[in-house]
Amino acid sequence: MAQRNLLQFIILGLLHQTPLTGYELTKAFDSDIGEFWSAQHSQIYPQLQKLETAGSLTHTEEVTGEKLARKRYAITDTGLDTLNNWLAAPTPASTNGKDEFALKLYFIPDANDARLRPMLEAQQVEHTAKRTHLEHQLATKFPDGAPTVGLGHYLILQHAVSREHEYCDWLATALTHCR
Amino acid sequence: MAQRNLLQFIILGLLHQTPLTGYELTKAFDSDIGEFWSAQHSQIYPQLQKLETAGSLTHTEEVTGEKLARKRYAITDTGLDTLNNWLAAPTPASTNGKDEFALKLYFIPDANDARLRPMLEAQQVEHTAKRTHLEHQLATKFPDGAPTVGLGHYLILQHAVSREHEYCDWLATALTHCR
DNA sequence: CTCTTCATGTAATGCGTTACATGATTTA
DNA sequence: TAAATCATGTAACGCATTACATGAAGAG
Repeated sequence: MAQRNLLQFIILGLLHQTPLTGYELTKAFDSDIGEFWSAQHSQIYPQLQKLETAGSLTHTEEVTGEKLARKRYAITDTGLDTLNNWLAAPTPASTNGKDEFALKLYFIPDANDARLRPMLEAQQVEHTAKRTHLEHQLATKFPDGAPTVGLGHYLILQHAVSREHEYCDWLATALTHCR
Repeated sequence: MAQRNLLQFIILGLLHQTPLTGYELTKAFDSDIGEFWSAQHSQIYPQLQKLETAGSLTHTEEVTGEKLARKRYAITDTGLDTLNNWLAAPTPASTNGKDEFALKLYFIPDANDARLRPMLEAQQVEHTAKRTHLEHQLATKFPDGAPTVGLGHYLILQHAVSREHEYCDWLATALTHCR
């Protein structure tokens, strides 16, 4: 299978909600969807140009103050087709799940190795912090539980929470196996 | 932070257990650690050469039959140092967690969208199958529960199982929110 | 007036996948 | 004798990160 270039679909998906500038798109990867994808501006700006060349986007110039111009991109009908085709296509099982810490554990074969416990405890601190942070986000963004519009946002956050929950539980189990 | 090249450490870790050929290393990524990392032979063979040039590995030639020669690689003291330094270093929080399906859900904002249910059900089939497969692996490879030697192998499998468990639960929750 | 944020690009480099390429050995 | 597996490499290409580069606008 060829490389997928999923970034283009994410950009189209975000622009389908509302037109955005490259700068705003970049920020989007630091908030909501940052839990399940990341991208830098150096990747986003060229991709925007490619999508516009392909006819999936158009942009309008906005001037702030005296000189500063920014480009606000909007999705076209062609772009919407591309987006919908991706959404309708079967999702291949992710080949990913790369986890550096899990690997490290694998390479310390002896349960009595003195390095194990401090490693696990350090991870526990990090993942517990991340988990509480995500739980707080979920509670403040969705105080009334699952919404009808914006369900995906809710589900993605809930998924992130329970992913961290699982990781913490796993670390706790692992700790019971080493001295 | 520079690129990490984790593959080198995985190779060193595997060779620390026992000397292996490039072919055998490649297969290792399809079994145990395949749950948390993947690599093709086109990446492994060059990396073996680099590691040998760096003095982390040595190889001996073995001849099978008449002509077929294979290279069996073993870790050196230098290589062992590299491995231990990696194991001792703090593990940076994974920036990953790329999940195409979670993204798709995010981009279907309406909980009543007719596409939601079949998408979720398709994923449920896949992840349930994967989960039962992993549970079976865990049960057959470790019928007596957690071992003292080879704990990492046990933990990595258990982690994979509970990861799939979480994913299935999440999908089930998501299904309760759409008609 | 300085620092932070807004705003947009390009260049260099590395990681990872797919495809290309070859040949030996074993098994059915 | 044909197919599957063993066995080792290189080449092309795309994705992603880091660094380089520039400048305007707002806040303190």
